[in-house]
Amino acid sequence: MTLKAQFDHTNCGECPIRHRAVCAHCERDELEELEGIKYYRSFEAGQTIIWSGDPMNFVGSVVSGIASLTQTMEDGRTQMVGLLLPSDFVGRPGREIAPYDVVATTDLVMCCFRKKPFEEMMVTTPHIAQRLLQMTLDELDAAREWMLVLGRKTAREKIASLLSIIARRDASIHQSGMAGPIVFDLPLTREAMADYLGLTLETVSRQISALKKDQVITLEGKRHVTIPDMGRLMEEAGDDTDGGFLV
Amino acid sequence: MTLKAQFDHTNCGECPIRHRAVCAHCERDELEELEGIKYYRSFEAGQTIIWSGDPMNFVGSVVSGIASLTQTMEDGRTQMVGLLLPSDFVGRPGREIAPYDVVATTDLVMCCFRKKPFEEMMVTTPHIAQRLLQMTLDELDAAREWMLVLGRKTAREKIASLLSIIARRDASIHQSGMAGPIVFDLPLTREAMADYLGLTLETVSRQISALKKDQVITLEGKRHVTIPDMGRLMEEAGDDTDGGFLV
DNA sequence: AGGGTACTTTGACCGAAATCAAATGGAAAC
DNA sequence: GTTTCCATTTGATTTCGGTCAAAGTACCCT
Repeated sequence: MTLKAQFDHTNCGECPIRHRAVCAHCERDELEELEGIKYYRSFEAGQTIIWSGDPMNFVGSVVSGIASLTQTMEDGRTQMVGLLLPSDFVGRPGREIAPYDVVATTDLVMCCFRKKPFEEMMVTTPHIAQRLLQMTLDELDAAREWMLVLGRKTAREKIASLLSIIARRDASIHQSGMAGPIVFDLPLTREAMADYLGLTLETVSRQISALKKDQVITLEGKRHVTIPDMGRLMEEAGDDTDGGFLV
Repeated sequence: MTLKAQFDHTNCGECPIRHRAVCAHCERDELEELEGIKYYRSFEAGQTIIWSGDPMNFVGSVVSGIASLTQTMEDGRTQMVGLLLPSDFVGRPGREIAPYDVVATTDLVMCCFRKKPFEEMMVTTPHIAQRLLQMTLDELDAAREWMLVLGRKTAREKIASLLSIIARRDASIHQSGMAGPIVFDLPLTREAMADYLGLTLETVSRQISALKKDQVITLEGKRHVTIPDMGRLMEEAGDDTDGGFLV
């Protein structure tokens, strides 16, 4: 996941690269240059943006909506390996071929740069590489945190971990602290949750029902979730209650 | 894992950062500067180099031996989240606290830089950041590949995947192609393999016995492995035979 | 050589999650 | 309004890997 790589977009537009270029160290020309080569693309829910093995000729970041990175085995088993939220970066400079599918989980808008000029920019503008390094290190931490979830947690803990990540992301946007109940809409189907957690969709459904029965969460409809006690949820996830979990 | 981030060390010493600084783009002063602040540390097998939560005041790379990155839950469940081989980088600029344990799996020598001067170098020497970005992106790919292993593969496939990674690393060092049998010593105990694969050590042992019985591998002693047919092993791992697997 | 220790193998049994199957619910389409 | 389609829930059964327990093996150390 990439959730730590988030920015305040309120005053600098929607692109994390540009944001940092404006606000931190860079001169105006660099901004202009990036401005000149950026463009927007929209995708519908379910649409595959990039197929594994295809050439990748752009990089970019999510403006709105959710995308997922997915790996698929020949026999159809699939594992989601990343969840891309607004401001998260997609693509990698110096790599021609996409190593996994990128799929729009919801309707999606991306801000893109053609790869070639972006790579040239990276050489001439050190801060872009440094910024990208920070973001990539955050993603690496998140991926490793998720390896613990996949490798060692029970189905119930996995569900609680996922809910806690989504809740936290929402909490950081909507509320200041994490006291009081947290309310959000699940942006994923049961199947997508299963693909993320390395479970079947039936197990996901059963564990959500169990958490509901045990009053760890409340559901209105299938997607609208209330977390009355975030600390309780994190206990269920097997995490330290004190916020050690990297989102 | 970090196996893709490997270098040819034959003519430039043992440190990947320095290697690139010398051979690719940089001036002599930069090399001198890095030379001046580097130092070596040795560790015995089993020794914990860095504890999760501790302050990290250095970065470095593995010179010889194997280290592992490990996460542990309060109840003792542990998951290895990375395997560090010679030339792999440890630590992250811009991060004070270690997010996981770093443990010497075998006797180990590391080449270290104090973090502060290294970070200063990163600002003044763009190529270091760019090099580090490439390495980190490779590690991220490897971590995501491993998420598929942890989330969706069977115990047998997991073992085959691990053997195939180790075999391939060794093959790349000892032989040019991957035709003919591959021979190597397992650098991990059954328990360490289990921690890497999200299994118990008993299951690891049983699956190794099964692969032996089915003649996918041959064992002499507990650790010395022969792979008569690498393609067969990769089929068992559930990977494309054509080398799609990121090491 | 003997004895200790740590690593590994093997067996018996159990349980959590997968699989197979059917029912329910909810929203869009007719 | 009701039909259709999908997402979801729930149930019955199976299976893979975990757990508990007991040997077996190799290496080290006097």
